[in-house]
Amino acid sequence: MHFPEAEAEAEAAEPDWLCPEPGGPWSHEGPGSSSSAPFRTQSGHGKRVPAESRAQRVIVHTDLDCFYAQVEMIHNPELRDKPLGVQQKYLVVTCNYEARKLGIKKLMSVRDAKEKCPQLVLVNGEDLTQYREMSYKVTELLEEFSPFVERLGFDENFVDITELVERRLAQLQRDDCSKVSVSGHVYNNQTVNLHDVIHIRLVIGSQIAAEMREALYNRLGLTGCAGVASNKLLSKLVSGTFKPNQQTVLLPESCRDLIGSLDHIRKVPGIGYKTAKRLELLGLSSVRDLQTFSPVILEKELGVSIAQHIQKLSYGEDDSPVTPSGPPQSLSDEDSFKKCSSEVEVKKKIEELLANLLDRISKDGRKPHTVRLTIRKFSSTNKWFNRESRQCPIPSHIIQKFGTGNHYVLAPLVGILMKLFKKMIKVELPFHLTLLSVCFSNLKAFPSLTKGSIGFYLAQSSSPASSDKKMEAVLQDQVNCNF
DNA sequence: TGGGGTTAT
DNA sequence: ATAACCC
Repeated sequence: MHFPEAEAEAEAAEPDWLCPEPGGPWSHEGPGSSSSAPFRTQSGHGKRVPAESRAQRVIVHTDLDCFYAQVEMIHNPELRDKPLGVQQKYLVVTCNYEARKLGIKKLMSVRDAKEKCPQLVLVNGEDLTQYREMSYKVTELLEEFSPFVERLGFDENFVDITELVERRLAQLQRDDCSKVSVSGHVYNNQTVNLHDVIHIRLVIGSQIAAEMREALYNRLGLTGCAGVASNKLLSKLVSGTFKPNQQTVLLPESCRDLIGSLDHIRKVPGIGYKTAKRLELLGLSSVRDLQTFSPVILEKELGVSIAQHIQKLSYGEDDSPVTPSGPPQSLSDEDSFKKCSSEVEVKKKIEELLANLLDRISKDGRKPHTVRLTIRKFSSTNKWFNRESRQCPIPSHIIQKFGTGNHYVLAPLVGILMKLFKKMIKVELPFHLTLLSVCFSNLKAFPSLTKGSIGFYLAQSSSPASSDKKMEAVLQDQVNCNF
């Protein structure tokens, strides 16, 4: 069977022939979703690009080496040559390569790690502030290469460099393609054909990836891997093939081998724990199993949308655009613990979480319009699934006080959160929590009052201090919250 | 099994 | 609000 990548996509009657643009399947920008992220609302409509340049995208996936450990080592160079683990509660969530040589794995318990390696140095990584800051520096650096940068967690990014590649290709002119050479590994050691335009594009992509890694090292002191391929799925898979601090490019002829090298469907990004289990019940375990399984039965079992999606993934097909992440959609702060079982304890924890969040949101510059409280109840079985949450709009009179100093908003928000808490927990009955989390979402830029801006007219229509209108808004918020 | 994030339903 | 996914 013929492997359906470039040609099949070129004929697809999908709206993918709009440039990678907000509004794709991963961005989910509802009309009322009101994200104020400049990236997402910037340009109104996708511009049409010629079918040829759209058919073959060039995507880079970057993946920093043991990110938290690297950040810690930058902060304290003494740790460089020692085995280092980053600890959250009783887990070693990541570790440097010195530690890996000695058998330490990610997400190993502190007990096992110490047992395996008594000299292991541990630093506490429960406060993510420094990691988050470095993470955004990385994303911003990559945005200098292309505006299409999508974050995946704190340490990975996808970059769509199709247009950059096209520009360099045009500069190169048709005469001398023989001067270009690949940077880093070629997956499968496949031979590059310099007369193949698709190869040339990916080779230029590999050079850009090398420049990205150079810049990350020179300017931020960070090392990491990169993968270059024609879509996000493949770039991510190929970036992991040579592991610390190396890069790999995938040429289309080796696509089957790459996807076939996965030893289980669970290794396909996008097939998670749950669907892997359901697929196993259908007798599917290898990627090949999924490729050849009846689409009709799969659709009945998982629903049309998931079935079609994961079956495409099994062929290495992924037409999802690189959606610029922009600023975060939500800010949250959480803490887990052995036991929290009284209302006063809960209130204290909430105050702590909130104080941190308020600091963060004031630096962010935007204002949250909704707040959520999440809890995890103790349960011996099913430890990581039993989370519940309640959310409500933040009353507008509180939103307005957001720039003005945290203590004006802290007390009323604690009040709101305690009410949300009481919706989930009968405080007169015994309870046992193991996690609390507070999340701000629905983040909106506060209107700037430059004449002619949206914010100016927004302010014009709402500021004639009609306190009636404000009261209406407040009352509506409270109705929404079921106070 | 942490402390975050995202999108789909 | 939950459920799935990602790190």
